This record gives sequence, structure tokens and C-alpha cells, in this order.
Amino acid sequence: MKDFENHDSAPNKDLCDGFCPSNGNVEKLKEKVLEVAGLSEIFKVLGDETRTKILYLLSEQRLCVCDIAVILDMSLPAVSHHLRLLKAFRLVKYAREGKMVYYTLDDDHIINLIREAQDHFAEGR
Amino acid sequence: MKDFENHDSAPNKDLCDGFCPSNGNVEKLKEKVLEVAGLSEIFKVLGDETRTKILYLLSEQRLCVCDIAVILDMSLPAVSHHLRLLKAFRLVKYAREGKMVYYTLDDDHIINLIREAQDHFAEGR
DNA sequence: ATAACAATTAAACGATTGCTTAATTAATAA
DNA sequence: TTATTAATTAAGCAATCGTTTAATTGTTAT
Repeated sequence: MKDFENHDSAPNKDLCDGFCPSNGNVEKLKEKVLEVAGLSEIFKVLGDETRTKILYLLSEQRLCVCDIAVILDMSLPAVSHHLRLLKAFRLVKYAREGKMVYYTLDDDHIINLIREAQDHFAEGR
Repeated sequence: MKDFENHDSAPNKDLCDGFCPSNGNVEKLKEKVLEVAGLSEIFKVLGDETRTKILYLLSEQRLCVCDIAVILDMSLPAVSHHLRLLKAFRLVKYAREGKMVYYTLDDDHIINLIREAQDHFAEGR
């Protein structure tokens, strides 16, 4: 018999032994935590140095794949791989021009996240 | 003879073949990209769903380890492991009270990053 | 002292990540 | 057409990550 919807999750029933003062808030906090569910997906994207750099570069100007490869001193397939992921997240878009494929930012909000992270370091962390 | 400071990085010398229009900006962009160096470290921390949730919970109220384990339905060692990492990044601090160890936020800026990410989704992404 | 509980630590394991190399597609030039 | 260059894709591999289990530390109660 499954009891997934129970108030206390079965596997952790013995934890804390009911003495923790925050026990009364557990249900409330379980709901609260849903507000950030899925949020880490964007952070995962930015959690790679190369991808953060690519997005930052593209916020300056459009660039073709080999430009990025030269600037970041990486192989073409490596860069292309990251661009593919950024594309999947709708953070960049591309336009083919002859042999070259030019990438541009497709999200004007992502740069705010990067700036916010810069502020974080600026505040002495 | 090392040529690290050369205009064209040696391993990618043949890339782009010098035809890309942005070639003149390569040096400028190489400097530009330094502005976001190291930034992905914080994003990596937030790139784990559990850690984002822990930080979000602690922005509400202080919690002991087993509280967090119950709320997130995780094992104590798993939670403890994440708290250790958050501590290493000075994002949380702890205070022992009897058997329990209470964790609190030690960084009032990190929540801004989380809110900014919420905005990102709110804007229809 | 012994027992019980909160928390941490360590070792081990499976899953994921990001790179490399090699092959392939797409577009232009000879 | 063939050759060349830009870019993508696929396969393989090493490194990293997050979890589990088990052992250990620290504190309180009996």
C-alpha cells in the first residue's frame, strides 16, 4: 500500500523524533520549497564557466562559432556542444550566413543573472 | 620559446582562417571575458536543486539538519554533505544547541540571485 | 558508565558532465 | 565536379557529482 500523500514521509518518520521546534512548520515549508522547484536548471547552465563566458560574449556582439573557439581557446566541437545546449534553453539563437553560423543572445534577462552574480562577488565574497 | 601573449593563440591559429569579421575584436573580447571568470562557481552551487531549496528554506527561518532532511525527504548524510559545501562557500553558518545543529543563512545576497532566477521563469521562459 | 539521538565523516558506487577524436553535413571556391 | 572550410554530430573516455551505507563524534538522559 502506497502512502505517498501522507503528511509525514514514510522513510524519514523517525528523524528528529518530533522534538525539533520547527516541526509544526514542516508542512508549510514543504509547500514553500516548491517555489524554487526547477530553478536550478538555469543555474546548471550557468554553472559551466564556458557557457557563462559565451553568453557574456554574445551580450557584447554576435559571433560565429570559430570566433568563440578562438577567443576562449577551445575546440570547435566543444564550443558547438555548449551552443547546442544554450540553444535548447532558448538562451541563444543562430543565423547561417554562408559557411558561417552567427550566434546571438535570444534572452535579454539572462545577463541580469550574470550581473547579479558579479554583484555577489563585488560585495566581498 | 613560449608565446602565450601572442595575438593569436597557437592551438587555434588555423581556425576561422582570418576571415571572420570579429577578428579585429578578438583581443578586446579576450579581455572582456575575464570579467566573468570564476563567476560560474556560485552558479554551480545553485545548480543543485537540493542546495537551492536549502538556501531558500533558510531564508525563511533557521533549521536543524534533521528538519531539512524531513522537509526535503532526504537522508541526513546527504543533507549534511550539502550543508558542508554551502558552509565552505560562506553561504550558511551553524550554531550547536544541545544535540541539534541549527543552520542559518550567512549571506543576504544569495537570495537575490534566486529571486532573479524566479523572474527569469516568470518572464515566460 | 551506558544508551539514545543528532550530526558528521569516509568509502564506494552509479550517473552525469565535458572533453577529445573521427566522421558527417553544409556551403563556397576553384 | 572536386576541394576546402565552417559547423555539427556521434562515440568514447576521464573526471566530477550526489547518493548510499557504515562507522564515528558529540551531546543529553538514564
